[in-house]
Amino acid sequence: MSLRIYNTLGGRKEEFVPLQEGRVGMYVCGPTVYDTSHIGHARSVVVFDTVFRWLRKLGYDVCYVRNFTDVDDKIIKKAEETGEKPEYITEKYIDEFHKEMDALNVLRPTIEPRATDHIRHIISFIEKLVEKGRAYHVPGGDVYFAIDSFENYGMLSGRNPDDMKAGSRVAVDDKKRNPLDFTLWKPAKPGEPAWESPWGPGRPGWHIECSAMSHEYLGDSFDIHGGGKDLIFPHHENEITQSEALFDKRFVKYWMHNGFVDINNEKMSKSLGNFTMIKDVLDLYPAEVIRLFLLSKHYRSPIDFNDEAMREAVVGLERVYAFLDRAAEAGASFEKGSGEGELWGEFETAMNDDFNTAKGIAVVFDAVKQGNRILDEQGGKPSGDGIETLSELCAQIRNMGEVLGVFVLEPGAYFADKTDRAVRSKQLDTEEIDRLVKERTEARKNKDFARADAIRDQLAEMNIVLEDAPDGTVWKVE
RNA sequence: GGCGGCUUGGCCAAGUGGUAAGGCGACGGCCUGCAAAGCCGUUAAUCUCCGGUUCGAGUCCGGAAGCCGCCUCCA
Repeated sequence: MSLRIYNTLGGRKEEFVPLQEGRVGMYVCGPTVYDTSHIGHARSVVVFDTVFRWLRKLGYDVCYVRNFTDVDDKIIKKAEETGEKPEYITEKYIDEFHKEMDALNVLRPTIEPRATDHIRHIISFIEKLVEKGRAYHVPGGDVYFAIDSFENYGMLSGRNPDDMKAGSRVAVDDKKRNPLDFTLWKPAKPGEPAWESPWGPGRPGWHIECSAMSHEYLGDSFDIHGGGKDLIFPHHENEITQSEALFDKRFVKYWMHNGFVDINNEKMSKSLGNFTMIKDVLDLYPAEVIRLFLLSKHYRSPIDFNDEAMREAVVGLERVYAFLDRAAEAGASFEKGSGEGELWGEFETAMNDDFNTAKGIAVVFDAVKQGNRILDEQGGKPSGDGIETLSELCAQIRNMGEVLGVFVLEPGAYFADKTDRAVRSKQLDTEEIDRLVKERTEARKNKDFARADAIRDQLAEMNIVLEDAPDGTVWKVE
């Protein structure tokens, strides 16, 4: 079964046929680097990382471009507020973004271009638009794109320019021929970052960088363009307009847009003060929990970030690791399996249906259940056939995990990391805990259960939970 | 005002026209000195409502209600 993708342009699922056989060009809008990234950025990045991983799994040679917008009014404003240079600010947040995305097990794109490294290309793009009569320079002011020169303006967002004027939420600007004309080049005020151009010193508008950079790396036409739903209008609409106006060719074949992350059923907004930053979430939860959460719902739907949903992600991830651990104890190994059994087939079907990760995750749980059943039936000591089946299940889980970017740790390492994290955040005295556990073990040996239970209660007050395994007692932090 | 989306068991969440995946929870069991953890099993859905098309609709069409998003920077 072949891959089908929901295309925002047209509003339905379509079979994926790349422009060039075996190769995929994909461009995703990256962050404007003026502030710390929030969980919504993480969703977009993780979703398209998963798309990237799946396309590669299907055997495509993928050129994945994700930009950094490093010239922008918000950056300039931040520079004025902090007294720091814009370049310092952008470097700082690019660095932070990389650290957080690496932590989330996100693969680096093939190319990560920055707008400021492509000013020459942007200027030449604008010059050609002016030459073609698609853009105009207002003396002493901006260069605007003339949307009336482009017949299909509104094709992506389904908007009619006339209706929008009636809506009157568009800024009035006498210099514009049409209120919806958008800025390609903006003159710099003294002290602002500026580059020389035919229209005087200035900087590019927001939309043009993506048209110019995608053209530089992916050509006149490419396969997939992605971003958050909010970018459909005006950003992506304007990108299409500029690029198609210049090249007279279809700009992008498949447009993909991810839904938003809500916080406790409310939109993230400055006024509500509920911006949830990736670094804060990473302090609270392991990276794989965050990924599993972000992929637990279809990428186009809104997803709600809340304690209960995160708790479920924790429980789910640990269920998988607990099984992998149990299977390994019994002698199974994912290296002995092909990873391509029946369940993998179901997973493929799910992923091929517009990257249905929610369904894909359900397949993982099916594999876990099947494996646990074998272990139970065979008393934890499976036969040769049993081990073979278990190894095959583990290999398939591993395979699915490689696509989702989860279950890639050694189970022991996962649980050890969890304990470390808790010990650090609660500043526990591990020596004291170990001493009490040892004392309790002695008491149990002597059948002094009253004493043993007293110690357990004492530890419970410190949020330490004991688990008596056949080969000794382990403690965990609640 | 314009455009778009959503409404599936207590909760979260898949669902290609043929009579509803998965997870959480709850309950029961295995294990345990008792627990915890883990595992297994059981559980539960007039698929928001009203019409229509169809042999057959959660799935298609029309309408209603509620919720949400975009149209201004925004993943």
